Amino acid sequence: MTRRIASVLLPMPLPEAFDYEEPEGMDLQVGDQVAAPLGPRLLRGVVTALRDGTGGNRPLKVIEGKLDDPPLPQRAIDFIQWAARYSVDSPGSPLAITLRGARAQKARPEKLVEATGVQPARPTAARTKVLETAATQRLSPPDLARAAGVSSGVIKGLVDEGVLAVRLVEAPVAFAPPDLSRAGHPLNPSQDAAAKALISMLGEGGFNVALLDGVTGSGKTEVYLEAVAAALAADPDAQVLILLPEIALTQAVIARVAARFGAAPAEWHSDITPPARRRVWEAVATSQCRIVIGARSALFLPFAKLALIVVDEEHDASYKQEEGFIYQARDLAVARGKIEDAAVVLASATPSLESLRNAETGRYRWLRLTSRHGVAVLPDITLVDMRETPPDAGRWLSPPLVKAMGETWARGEQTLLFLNRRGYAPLVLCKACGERMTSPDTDSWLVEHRYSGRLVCHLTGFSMPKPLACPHCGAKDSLTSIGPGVERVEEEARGLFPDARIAIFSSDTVWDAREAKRLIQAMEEGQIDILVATQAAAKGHNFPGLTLVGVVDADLGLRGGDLRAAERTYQLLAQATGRAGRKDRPGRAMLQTYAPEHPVMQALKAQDRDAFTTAELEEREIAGLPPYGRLAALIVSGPDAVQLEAFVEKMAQTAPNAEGVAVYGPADAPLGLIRGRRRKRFLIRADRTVDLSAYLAAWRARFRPPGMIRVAIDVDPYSFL
DNA sequence: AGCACGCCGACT
DNA sequence: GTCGGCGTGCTC
Repeated sequence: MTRRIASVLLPMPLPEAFDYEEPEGMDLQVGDQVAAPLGPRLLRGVVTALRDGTGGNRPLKVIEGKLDDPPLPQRAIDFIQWAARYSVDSPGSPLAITLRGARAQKARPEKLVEATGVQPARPTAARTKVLETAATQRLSPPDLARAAGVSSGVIKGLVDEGVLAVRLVEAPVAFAPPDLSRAGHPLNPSQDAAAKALISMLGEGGFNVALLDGVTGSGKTEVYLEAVAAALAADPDAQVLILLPEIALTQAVIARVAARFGAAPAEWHSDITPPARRRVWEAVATSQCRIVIGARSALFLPFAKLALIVVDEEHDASYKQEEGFIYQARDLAVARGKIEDAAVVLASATPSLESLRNAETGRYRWLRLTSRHGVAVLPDITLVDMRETPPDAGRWLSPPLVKAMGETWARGEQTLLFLNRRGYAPLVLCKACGERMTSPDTDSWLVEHRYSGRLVCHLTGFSMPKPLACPHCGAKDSLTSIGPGVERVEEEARGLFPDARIAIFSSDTVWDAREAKRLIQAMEEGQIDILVATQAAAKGHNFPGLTLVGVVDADLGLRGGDLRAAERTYQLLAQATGRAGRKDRPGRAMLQTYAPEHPVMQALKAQDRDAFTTAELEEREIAGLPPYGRLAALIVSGPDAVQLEAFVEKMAQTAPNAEGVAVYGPADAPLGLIRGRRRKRFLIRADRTVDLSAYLAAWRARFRPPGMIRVAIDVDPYSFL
């Protein structure tokens, strides 16, 4: 009698799938979820391969049981393995992300009341009302009592008499199907052409990528929703995934999808409840859900038949997952599209240079939306040279910007002051001894927050009350706030315009979706004159009365000098200035800068994205940087500086020599100390043709980090911290 | 990731 | 003399 060996992938950072013996008669299939013993524990795992044979030299453990959960589709397994190899991580890490939904607690069965047909012995008015209500709807006992306007005692009496019965009913898994007969939003000619191109791409079938490249306000969402409609109409089982960079945007897009298709889509992000998570997971795996809107982790859902992936705001840095399993969701979306044989649409007003390059070379179809929707025109952009017209000492708003704010307010229009810096001041120092307040175990500055009266480390979350005396030299009242944050700019604006209605929008003041919605609504309805905001408000919203955007420190992102500094600054500022004048009134944007000659500022002023892109791509090409070359970072950390230094030197010596690969470092990581751990960094640059993941895997195989030393591999790093 | 095994400080 | 601290290493 032949026995079979099952390879079971476990949701843990193990190097590979483990082999188990299949019990007799279990009849496993690839993708099945099983309970497998590992050491003393029993774990959920997924069968990735089956073959005939027995353990051989050492006997295999036997699979404990097959779980009564939907199996993972082969393509989901392929994707997990591809992603792990690409990110140079264990396949168990992406599997853990995939299985989060399967492991979540199911919704408890609901108690519903139904009539049994037995007539009540004494039909009182209350009892008749209950029976009438129960005949039309199936409700829980308390809901039925409420709906019929009777006390719970009436229901109980009828149940005891056998007139009503309470049944336990499983909550439904299926999502309401989209209504594909509905007409879409009317499109302008530019939108219509792009929508037709997407629909034709979908018509060809198979893997294709399009870059939907449209200025802010050009109506990209309506265009890709037509592609969603076409994909769903083409095949009754087809599923669509819409990825969004953050939860704040999901509610708005969910509402638009619900309006377009007459049914709410499934929602997926880190904040949904376990039963909702479980329901989406199961519905996606069993073809009971056709549209999913989610954050980056939705990419790991077990779609039964994925036909289209939309990545909205594809340039957004929050698509990069920086902790645990490190990945770039935009890139993985393209990979998943390839594995699923599905279409991919990347949408942005300010596409990433990677995507623009792929569009230029023809790997992606390039669909440009040039005109703004309706009558809105792009804002007039001016650069305020802070060297020529500086603010007063201790102030951050220059005279030209203040003047413009006054004019805007006088006209009853709105101003958005944009500063991508939370809190009151980014640095607190002692004017007696020069001591800078830093976070314990981390050498980053503590940021002063006046709302909470605390000093906060934005890296670790550490916070403390602002001390009255310098902790270093003991001088009293010597701690000075250096530089501006949104709170300080708000304070300055209040001083300048005491009668204006001023509000602040940052992740510290607006920390849940409801508060964000309230503030956005107040802004939309014109109840705010001046809104001071971090990047939380830079994207996605439409404020009809907003005609002036002031960028307090346009140079902010350019400092620190990492690879994508110019690109990110351009994207952020283009999004921020794009907020102005979206309705019928012309808007203007003013950028305060000490470097008006910088190519980023010049391109913004001229509203010439192509000029910026061309210049930036040229520089990247000369340096062999992405998108022309590939980058990876190795972050090595440990508590002991001497031991770390020695190990990092050893690592440098074991780096394999390979054609087209250069290893730089080890260098101190820019934040050399985080949570008491010293950090060193290698940067690896490779030609496009090099299999960088394979190179990194080969290198990693050559060393073993001793003791508390950890090595993190970041392929295609975004943060250079 | 757990969980057990294994060597050095404050307790009955 | 032990109980337990968490550093280290294994799990098919």
